[in-house]
Amino acid sequence: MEKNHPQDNKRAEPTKSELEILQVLWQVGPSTVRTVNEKLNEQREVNYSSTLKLMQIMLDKGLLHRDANDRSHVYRPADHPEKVQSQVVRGLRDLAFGGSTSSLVLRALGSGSATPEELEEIKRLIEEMQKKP
Amino acid sequence: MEKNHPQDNKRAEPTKSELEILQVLWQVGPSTVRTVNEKLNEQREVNYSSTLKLMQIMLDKGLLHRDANDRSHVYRPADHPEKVQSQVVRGLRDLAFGGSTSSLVLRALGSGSATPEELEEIKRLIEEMQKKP
DNA sequence: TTTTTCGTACGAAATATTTCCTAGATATTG
DNA sequence: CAATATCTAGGAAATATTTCGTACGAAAAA
Repeated sequence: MEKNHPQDNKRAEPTKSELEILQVLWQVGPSTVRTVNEKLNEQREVNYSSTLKLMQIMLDKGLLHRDANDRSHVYRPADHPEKVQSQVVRGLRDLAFGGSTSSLVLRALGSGSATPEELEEIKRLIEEMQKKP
Repeated sequence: MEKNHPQDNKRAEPTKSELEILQVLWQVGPSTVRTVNEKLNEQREVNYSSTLKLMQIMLDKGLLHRDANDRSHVYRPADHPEKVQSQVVRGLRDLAFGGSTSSLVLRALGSGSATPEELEEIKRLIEEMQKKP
């Protein structure tokens, strides 16, 4: 079997922990391990070296890039949220919804928690898509 | 830490392989291990005893129920797709979309592959939800 | 300068998940 | 009946993922 190389364009899906870290970086922008770890610790207890290790692995997989700062390293996501989120949502669609986008969406909306504004926004997008097919 | 007991009401999220099996059972209805395994093998190669083991584990976790047939066992999902799908979609929402249902939905729709009919159906649901909040 | 602090690297343990081998029971076929 | 096929059960190997301990270097503080 072929191993993925760091610069491979087709990247494997991020694991759960990796997605956690990506979310932090998307939200707060390029950060050091320390910053990311502190954010994670607002949610649950994680050891600094666990976060470090994970981010090194992600660097190796090509999920993150990094720049040398003064003493430490600054990491940033290799891809935009759009790309990764599309990837994982497709994964879930195929895995749990028989490939049907609409049943996934219906289920997501059915799970409540979408505000009126969000519903309006989604409706607008749908109408957009219906205009130009 | 507490271990989950078979009859626990709060079940852990199914793993990827477990979701594959649930999908088969939802689609074709209660089935034997053999039937499920044959379905899986339409997609990828899986050994019979791997499928058996997995379904036994799922039984133990309470994800499946089973009835003794003639010689073999007939397995069925413990929960309806609605429940499990809602659970996993919430999981992904929190894990990769910062808890935002709308960005998940927008991303799902943006990934194309929703037919005009599906779009119409989704729009109808949204209008339903908007009528009675 | 000595000590403390903060950072990286990396091995390896701990855990979770997936896969398959083998034994034994029971039915089915020749 | 003997050989073959079909099941279940369970152990255990293989893999994937997550977590952490420890070494070591460089900057900052005492």
